[in-house]
Amino acid sequence: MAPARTGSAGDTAADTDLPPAKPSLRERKKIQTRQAIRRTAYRLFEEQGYDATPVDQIAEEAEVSPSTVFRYFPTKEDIVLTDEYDPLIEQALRDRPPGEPPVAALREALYASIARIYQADAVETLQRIRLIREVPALRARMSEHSAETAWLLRRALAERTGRADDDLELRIVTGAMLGALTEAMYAWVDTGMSGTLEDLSALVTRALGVLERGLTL
Amino acid sequence: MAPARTGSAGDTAADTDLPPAKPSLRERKKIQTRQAIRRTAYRLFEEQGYDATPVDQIAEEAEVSPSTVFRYFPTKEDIVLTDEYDPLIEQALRDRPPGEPPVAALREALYASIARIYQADAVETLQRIRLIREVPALRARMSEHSAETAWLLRRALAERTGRADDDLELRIVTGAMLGALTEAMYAWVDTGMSGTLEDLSALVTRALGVLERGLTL
DNA sequence: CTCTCAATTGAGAGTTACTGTCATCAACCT
DNA sequence: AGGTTGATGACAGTAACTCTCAATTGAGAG
Repeated sequence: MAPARTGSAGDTAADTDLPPAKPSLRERKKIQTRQAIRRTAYRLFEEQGYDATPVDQIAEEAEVSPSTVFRYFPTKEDIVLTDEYDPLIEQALRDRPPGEPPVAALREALYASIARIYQADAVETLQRIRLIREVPALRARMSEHSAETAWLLRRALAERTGRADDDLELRIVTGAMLGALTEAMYAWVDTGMSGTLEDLSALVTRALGVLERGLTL
Repeated sequence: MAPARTGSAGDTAADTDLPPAKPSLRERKKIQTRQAIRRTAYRLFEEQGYDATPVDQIAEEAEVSPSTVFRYFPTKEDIVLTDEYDPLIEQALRDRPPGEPPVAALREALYASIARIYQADAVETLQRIRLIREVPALRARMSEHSAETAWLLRRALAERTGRADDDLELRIVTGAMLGALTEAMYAWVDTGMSGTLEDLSALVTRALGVLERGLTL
C-alpha cells in the first residue's frame, strides 16, 4: 500500500534517475508534515502505548490539526503500517534470472530488500515491528497488508512461470511463503531480535529451507 | 476463540456424555439471546451490508438493548467471527495415529472437521465465509484469529513430534500450512463455492499436496 | 410460597476514531 | 500583482465502544 508517490514532477521526458532533485516547496512541506506526524506518534506510542495515545494528542504535539493527521493517514493504524517496501521487493524479484526456481528467487530478492529496508532506518524499523507485534489491532491490519503483498508476489511469480495469476497452485505457494515468512519474522522478534540483520537473513533461509523440503520435520 | 462453554453444570461426577441435559432456564435464555442477536445481525448484514448496519439497529430488531449486544459480543466483528471450530480441529488432530507425518495428519483432521462444521449449519457457514471475504475489517480480524489457530496447531504438532512448541521449524510449518489453507479457502470462495463440500476437500488436498512437494510448480 | 442473593439487563453519559463541509491561507503560475 | 489551486483548520456529526448504576429476573433456602 505504498503512497503512490504524490503526483507531479519528473517522468515526463527521459527518466533522469534523480527524482529527489528539488520537489518544490509544497512537496517538501508535505514530506515534513508527514514526518512530523509519524515521528511524534512513534514517540508517544513509545511513552504511553498505542491505545493510550489519542490521535488528538498526536495532532497537538505535532502542531497540526486532527483533520490533517487524518488527511495524511486514513487511520491511526496507518501511521504505523504505511510503508514502501512492496515495490522494492517486487523490483528485486523481477531482477532475478528467469530460470531460477520460485523459492530461490524469492529468497534472493528478500535478502536484497531486507538489507535495504534495514539500512534506511534501523531504529524506526525495529520500533515498527515491535508495535505490530504487540498491538492486536496492528497485527490484524498487518496481515491484511500481507494479503496485498501476496498478490503482488503472485503476479511476479505468474510472470516468471508463465502461469495465470489466479492459478490455484500459485496462490497456495505464495500463501505458504508469506505464512512461513511472517512466522519467521515473529520468531525473530521473540528472540529479542538482538543479532538483527544477520539473524533475520538466517531465519529467512531456514524458513524457505523448510518449505523446499516439503514441510518435513 | 471459543466461548469456553459458559460455566456451570456437568463435569463434576463422571462425564455423563450428555451435556445438553437441561442447562437451567438462565442458560437457555442466554443461548436464545445470543442466537437472536446473531441471526438478526446476519439478516441485516445480508439486506444492507455489514458497514451500513449499526449495532443499535441490530439491538433494536433483536429486541435487546445495545449494551446487551456488546455484553454478548465484545465487538461487532465478533458477531460474525465467533466460532467453536478450533477445539474441533484440535481434537481431530489428536485422534490421528502418532506415527503419521504432520501434513498428512492435518489433512485427515481437516477432512473430518470440515464435514462436521459444514453439516452443522451450511447456510450460515457460507454467509459467514462470504462476509469474511468481502468486509476488510472482518478479513483482518480473521487472520488474527488464524494466528491463534496456528498456535493451537503448533501445540498439537509439538506433542506428536516431541519438539518444543516454540521450535522454529514448527512455527514455520504451521505458518505455511495456515497460509496455504487460507489461500485455498479464498480460492474456493472465488470459484463461486458452488460444489461446496467436495470441492473444498479437493482444494485442501491440492494445497497440502503443493506443500508436500516443496512448493515446486 | 416467599424471601434473599446473585446474575442479567437497560438506560444514560462519556470517549475516541473517523467523515464531510466550508472558509482561510499559502504556494504556484502568468 | 492577481487569479488559481491545493493544503489547512474549525466545526458538526456518526458510530463503535466503555462504564456506571438502578431495575428486573431467575436460583436456592427456608
